[in-house]
Parts: sequence; C-alpha cells; structure tokens
Amino acid sequence: MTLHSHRLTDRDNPIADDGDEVRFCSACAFSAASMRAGYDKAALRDLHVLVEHVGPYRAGEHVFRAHDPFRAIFAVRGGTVKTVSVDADGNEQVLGFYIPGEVVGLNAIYPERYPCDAIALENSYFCRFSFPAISALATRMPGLQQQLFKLISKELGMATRLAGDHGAEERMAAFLIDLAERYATQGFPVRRLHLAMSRNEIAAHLRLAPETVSRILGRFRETGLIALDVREVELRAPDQLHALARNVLGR
Amino acid sequence: MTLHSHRLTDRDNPIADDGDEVRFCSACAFSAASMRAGYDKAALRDLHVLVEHVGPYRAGEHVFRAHDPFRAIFAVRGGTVKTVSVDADGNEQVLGFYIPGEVVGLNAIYPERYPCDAIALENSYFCRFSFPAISALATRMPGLQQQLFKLISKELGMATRLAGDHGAEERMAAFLIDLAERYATQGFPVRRLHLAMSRNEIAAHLRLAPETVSRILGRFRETGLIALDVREVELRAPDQLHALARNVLGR
DNA sequence: AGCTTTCCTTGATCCAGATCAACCTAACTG
DNA sequence: CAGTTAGGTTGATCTGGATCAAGGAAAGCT
Repeated sequence: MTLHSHRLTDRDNPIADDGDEVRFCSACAFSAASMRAGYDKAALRDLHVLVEHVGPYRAGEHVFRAHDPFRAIFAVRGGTVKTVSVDADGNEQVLGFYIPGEVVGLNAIYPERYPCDAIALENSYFCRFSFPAISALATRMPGLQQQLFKLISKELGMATRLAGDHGAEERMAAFLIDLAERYATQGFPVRRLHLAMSRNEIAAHLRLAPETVSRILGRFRETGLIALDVREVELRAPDQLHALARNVLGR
Repeated sequence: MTLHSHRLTDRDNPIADDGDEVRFCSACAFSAASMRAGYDKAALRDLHVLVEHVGPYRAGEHVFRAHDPFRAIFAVRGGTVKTVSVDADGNEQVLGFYIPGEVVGLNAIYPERYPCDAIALENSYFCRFSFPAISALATRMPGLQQQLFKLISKELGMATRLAGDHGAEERMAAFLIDLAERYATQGFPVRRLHLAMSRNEIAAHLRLAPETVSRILGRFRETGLIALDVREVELRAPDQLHALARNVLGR
C-alpha cells in the first residue's frame, strides 16, 4: 500500500489560519454569497460585526446540545463537526458531518431548540451567527436571505438522500463521493481525503453496523476502487464509485 | 369491524371550499403566519395578490415534475399530494405526503429545479406562490421570512426522522401518529384518519415492502392498537402507538 | 351484469446486513 | 515501556424484512 499521505494539518489548511480580518471568512458560506450578490463593503461589514469567532473546540467537545434553546448557527471555519441525535434507548444517529465552509444548526429553526448535539471531531473553529441578528440582516440583504434559504434547502436535500432506500455499498460510495466533492469545493485535493470520523460514526450515519463499513471499505480497496490506510482514502476509480453512488446522489 | 366511517368528503372538509376571498387561505401556512405576526390588511393583501389558485388536479396528475426549473411553491388547499423521486433503476421513493395547510416544493430552492415529482393522490387544489415574488415580499415582511425559514427547517426535521434507523413497526407507528397529528392541526378528528395513499405508496415512503406494511397494519389491528378498514384508520391506543413511535419522533 | 385491473392480504422462502466473537493495531497512560 | 483502551478488521451465525407466490376484495369499464 503506497498510501502514506501526510494528512492536511492546520498549517496546510487553506481555510483555518487566514488571519486577515476582512478576508477572514472568505471561505464562509455567507460572505461568499454577499460577494456574489455584489454587496458593498458596508454590507460585508454588517456581516462581520455580527459574526463571533468561537473555538477552538477539542475533539469530543460539544458546540451545542440537544434541547438547548436555538440562538445561533455556526459556520465551520476549521475542523470537523458531527451532529448526533441520541434516542431514548441510547442509539446514536449521526445526522451529518460538517467541514469548513459549511453551516451547522439550521435544523433548529423550526423546533426553536437544537434537535441534536453538535460535537467536534477534531480541533475546530467556528463563526457564530446569532440567528435573530442574521435573519434581521437578511431582511435588508436579499442575497443573504436567498443564501439562507439555499443552505437550509441544501441540507434538506442531504437528509432526503440519506433517507433513501439503497444498498450498503451504494450508500458507502455516495458517502465517499459526496465528502470528496465537498472538500473539493473548499479547495482540497479531489481524489484524496482524510476521514475525520471513526468507522463507528460512519456506520451511525449510514445506518450500518461498523463491521459492515469496514468490510465494504475493504472490498472497495480489494477491487481497486480506493486506496485505504485506515482514515486516509484515495479515490482510485472515482467514475466507478460515482456509478455505484448514482442512485443515491441522483446524478 | 365496526369501522364504517364515511370519510371526509370535499363537502365536510373544513378547508377546501371556503369561498371568501380574504379568508380563503386562512388555513394556509402563510396567512396564518402573517396574522400571528400582526400584519395589517395591506400586507395580507400583498400575499393575496401574489397567490394564484390552481387546480383541481385529479388523482395521478403532476403538480410539477422532477428537473423542471423551480419557479413556485405550492400550499395545499385541498386534497393530498405525494412527492416522489424515481431513480435510474426505476425505484420509486416517496419523499413525503402533503395535506391541506402544508407546502410543497421547498426542496427545490437549492438545486433550482424540482428534485422530485409532485403527484396528486386525489382531487387537489393549491395556492401557487411564485418563489421570487414571495421571497421578495419576505424581505419586507420579516414574519413571512421567518415562516419560510421555519417551513423549510420543519421539512428538514421530517426528512431527518425518515432517515433514521428504526424497525418497521416503529416507523409505521410514527407514520400514523404523525399523519394523525398533522390532520389534527388542520381541524380534523384526532383519532380518525383516512389514508389517501396506497400501501405501495406508504411502503415506498417508509422503505418497506408493501407486504410488510400490510402485515404490520394487520398486527396493529389484531393487537387492538388500531381499527382498520382498508384505508380508514382509527387510532384505538394512541398512547401505545406513541410509545412505539417514540424513538422515531424523538418525543 | 360480467370483465379487467389495481390494490390488498396472507403464506413460504430467502438474503443483506446485523450481531456475536475473536483478534489485531495504534495511541494514550502512568 | 509494559499495560490499557479504543478503534479497526475479519470470520461465523442469525434475523428482520424482502422477495416470491397465490388468492381475495374493490373499483372502473363495456
């Protein structure tokens, strides 16, 4: 196995340590939207005034907890978070994994409480946006409003795909492709990815047993679809993976 | 079997034939929000000018189709719709069922195309809202913006519950309880419900085989949880059903 | 009315993936 | 650095729900 990719560290990370105040959140979903919509510096400043940098959270620390009153959404600036819902019997369901540039907490708008825990998988940093404040601002910035709609709707699409009926291999392939593509949009290499989450967590996300996750990854490795060194993955045959994931991803 | 409930017809339906222009959409998610927020008649008029009544659609007719460009969302005024996504192999997944007062099409915001078909299950009527128009209006009506956020977020919650890992009985119980509660908020009897959808459609929603749906309903009947006459259901032991559904619904 | 079709139910068998079990590996601890 | 623990892999067995198969009701059509 030739795969000894040194994983991307905070040092390499194109997002985590951008110290410039104005460009600080350039990777963040909101400023990107604002820029696209052609807002002036003043509008951007409103956003920046509103934002609150939080972190670092260490691996295992809660960003928010289920049943906490909903006050803010969090844009991941660096690191990785999972959202988890634990039912009465203690079964853990991982609702999602969030990487830099993505936004956590949108599922709390309707219930007005967080319906899940958000837990850092590694050292993580966030931009915290008071939700009342950002939605008030959205009233004056149609582009921001639109962006918020899109973010929630996108999340809805993800949840829907996850709800689909599909074989374990299909779901696993879709998981890898989706994650790789999301990293790619954030400027990471397309065919390489580091899994910040354990097999257990992947399993709890895809409603599989951890053994099944392990076996399927093993099979993918043996059939040359991927190279694998525990948590380092290289997509060797993205097209075949895509073909497997086709029915899940809907393209 | 003592269950010969004459089902609610259009005539009985508290929503379908409310002819008064101003109160017309009183059941609809948007005017309700506007009222709550204390908007004046003028704001309500803006909403009413914007709305377009469409229908009837007969059972089996498309309200919109997958891949159509996204232009509008639809509030159900009367009848029932399902949203369905058909994958490359022809497998049908029912994403949701929508009853009067609910809104269809919100999952199209992000992709900017409808990601599914919407098909009437019976004679159905809608209020059609141009999405650009309603979001422009939302800019001037924070309460409406908030309502839109909530609607999408609520939908997200539904999709998430559907994505959960749960036994067939739990999911079936949750389906019945959820549907009954949704009807209840629209002024229908709490313990009675008419299933507008076939066993096949329930199965395609809950990722079960239709045979399993049939068997589980049969079991619920035999254990006295429900009374059942094909599509007429009476919840005989809502508490026990709730207990079964607990882990799915999260309460 | 009969005929057709679609939907629903019930029984028998099968299988994808869960569970149980054993062991391996790497990282953390004192 | 031995000892401990958490995470990962791999094999053997079990099972919930799918699939296959065969009839029964309703509902629409001629």
